[in-house]
Amino acid sequence: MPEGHTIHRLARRLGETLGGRPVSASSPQGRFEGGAAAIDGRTLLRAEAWGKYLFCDFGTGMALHVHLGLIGKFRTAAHPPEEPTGAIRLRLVGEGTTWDLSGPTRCELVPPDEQDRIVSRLGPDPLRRDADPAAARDRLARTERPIAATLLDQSIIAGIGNVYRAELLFLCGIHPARASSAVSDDEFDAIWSETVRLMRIGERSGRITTTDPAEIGRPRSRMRREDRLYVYHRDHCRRCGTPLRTDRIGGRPITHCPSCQPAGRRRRRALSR
DNA sequence: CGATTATGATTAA
DNA sequence: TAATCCTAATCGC
Repeated sequence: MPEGHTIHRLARRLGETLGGRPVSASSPQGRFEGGAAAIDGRTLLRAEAWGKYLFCDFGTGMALHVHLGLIGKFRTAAHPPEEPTGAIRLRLVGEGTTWDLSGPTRCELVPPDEQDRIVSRLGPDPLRRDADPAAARDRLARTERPIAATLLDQSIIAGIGNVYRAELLFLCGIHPARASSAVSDDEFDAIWSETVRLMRIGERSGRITTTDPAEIGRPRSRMRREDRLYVYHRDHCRRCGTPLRTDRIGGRPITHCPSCQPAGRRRRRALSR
């Protein structure tokens, strides 16, 4: 689940369900007992996402920092709470909602300067209102690394993950191995605006949907799972039927359509007389 | 029931 | 690039 939209949605829902009233915190699994004790009985003042990083302010001077990594989950559980079945690192119990955190790659209390340090290493976050893509555009222009690798680099753009990068490059018709410097400004602007549009849809719905409802023939809310994506985990192109190809770029697999995303610069439109 | 897989990122080599 | 961490659902036998 966890690309940037998941973390922003989580921050919003934590605030909605826990904010304003004291929260009970515990670590049923036992690996965050000290941290949970420091939060226990405090009130959540603010939950905020920066890319895939979550920070919760309980007014203790130390922020709760959570990073879900690949397999982490932070989800609501039965309320009133029941004995956990699995490994729950942190349980937060509010008046009407219980949240269970499992499998995070980070769950820790950090001082303000450490939070600043983490945030300062991130590029603009397409889900933040104040995000300025100019710095990301400039950095792309100065590197020969494949565009598929730079899109996963959180210090360039914060929040894109392996599903969105594959879908974005498909939608923009860009081959994943193209040098970042060979992505035109217009193409970058298209990538950025599509990222904002799609991640907002993901934040609201809680799942990644990149396909066009008109193309699928039913509203986004009623699409079947297999109709929600263009290329990720698929083997034939939804648009042209060409067999998709999967390569390893930036250390992770990415799938593209050789026909809709030709290598090299985008083909010029054929000249007509 | 063991193996595999997963929308991530850091550290070591 | 590879190894490592974290957990649970799913798949094959």
